[in-house]
Amino acid sequence: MPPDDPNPGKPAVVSHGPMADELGFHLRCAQLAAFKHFAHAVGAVEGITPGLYGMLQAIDNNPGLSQSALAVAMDVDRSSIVKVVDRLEGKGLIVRDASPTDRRRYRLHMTATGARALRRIQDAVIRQDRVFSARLDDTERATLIALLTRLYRPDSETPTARAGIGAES
Amino acid sequence: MPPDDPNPGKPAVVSHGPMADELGFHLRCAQLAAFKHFAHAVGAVEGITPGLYGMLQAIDNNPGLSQSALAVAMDVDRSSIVKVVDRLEGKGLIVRDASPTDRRRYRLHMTATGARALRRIQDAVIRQDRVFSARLDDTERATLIALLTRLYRPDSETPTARAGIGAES
DNA sequence: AGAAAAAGTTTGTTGGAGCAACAATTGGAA
DNA sequence: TTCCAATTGTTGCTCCAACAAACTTTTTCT
Repeated sequence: MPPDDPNPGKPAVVSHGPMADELGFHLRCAQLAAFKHFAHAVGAVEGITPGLYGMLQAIDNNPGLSQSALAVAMDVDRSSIVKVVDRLEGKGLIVRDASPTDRRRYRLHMTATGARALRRIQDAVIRQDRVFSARLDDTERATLIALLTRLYRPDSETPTARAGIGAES
Repeated sequence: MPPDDPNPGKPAVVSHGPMADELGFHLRCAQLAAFKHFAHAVGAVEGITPGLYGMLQAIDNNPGLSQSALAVAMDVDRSSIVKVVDRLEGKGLIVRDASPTDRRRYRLHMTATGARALRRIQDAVIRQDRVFSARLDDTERATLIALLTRLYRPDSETPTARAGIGAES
């Protein structure tokens, strides 16, 4: 116990003051908790991160995607994609398929084992997601998703479809 | 335009498939957007990150905090705190005050300029936070904060007070 | 044909976050 | 008291993610 603690009975913990009214603060805390939960429940088993999982989903739902398009979709630099694709390809989850019409381009595809792994991981993620949000009933959960979506997606056309990255190319 | 694109008219963008129903995904997207918004609106001006801002608030709201307590509160390693405190002290925002009763410990305090800077930054953050959540009315905003809070804080005693880090020391 | 742009890659840098080890100091147990 | 364990701050190291710049090859535009 700290000798300088003026109130030994109180929690002696950081009060976050005016940040309690800032949405960004709670967003940060919740996302941090979600990340930890993910890492513990899925990452420890499958050796994957939310980012990698998102990339796998992007490739699976958009076969033949180019690395640049994936970079735009994931909102990271092209050069950052290389290592990721290397890793996923090294694990045998995806393949770099040479485009027959554009010899610069690779078409990213899932392998059979990759598709199987993704299905397995996805089940784990969905299960983990439900555990993480267990304190919310279905209505609250849907409300939360809707509100979050309106935060980061200016146009809320289809509630459950594409995301807010435009790579019409 | 990619020669392999089967539908040149459509957005040709990543559909995120089943992730649309995962709360963690939307949490991640929203937090990423909030971080970027923060960096653009506040970080570019004050040269600060949400994490640094949180530390400043923690020190300001808990004067005399030790570095270890700050580390626990911020949920990072003690060694990571050193560089941060170095930076904040180098900027003249805080000071390492030697504890008179425990010669190992430093008591972190805001300087006058630090307190002034924090007030200025806080105003910018609050303004930025309102802009970021402009698509939500007050009720929706409060609902969102309440739902987020229940995600990462198991015990929801006071709705607007301390946060979920326990450092009873 | 020649310039401009795009796709993928390499290299280097930055920054954050963690772990292990350390000196100084404090607290408790024998 | 003496000695051992725990705590505090610190340094050094590693790892990893992300960006920027430069470069090669290829395609597209003029």
